[in-house]
Amino acid sequence: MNYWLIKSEPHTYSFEQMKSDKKTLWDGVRNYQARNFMKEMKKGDIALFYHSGKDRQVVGEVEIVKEHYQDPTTEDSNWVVVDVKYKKTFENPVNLAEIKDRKTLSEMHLVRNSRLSVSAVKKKEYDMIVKMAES
DNA sequence: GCCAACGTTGGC
DNA sequence: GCCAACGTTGGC
Repeated sequence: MNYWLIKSEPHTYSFEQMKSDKKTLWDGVRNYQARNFMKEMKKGDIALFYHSGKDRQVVGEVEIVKEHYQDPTTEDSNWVVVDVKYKKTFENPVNLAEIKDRKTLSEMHLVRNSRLSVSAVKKKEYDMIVKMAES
């Protein structure tokens, strides 16, 4: 099983919205690196849900429930979506400053390339973030 | 609100 | 194929 991080501007699509929708298709990704990560996602994988903009924190988790398929919002076959399902809201969201403070997390795409909207997360990074969210 | 980082476009 | 110009994202 692999771990991922997906990013959303809360004014565009918030985690609260994700929770009330229960399930959604992750559309609108128009970046090849992000797209390639989406193509690697497998059913049952977990993704951290990050709020960019004013929030700047990891607020919870979603699960990949359907692997990539053509993005229905465009005719261009370059772009794909996956289906994600609401999984869990963190008791203590993990903010970007805390992430940057941790040496273990300093190699994360989130830290290295803040503009990448979908990225891979290593198991040790995922475990640490979950631990921070629970403490 | 500013600006750095990154991606894309288009002229040569 | 290079690179300048421009647009967008997102942290601060």
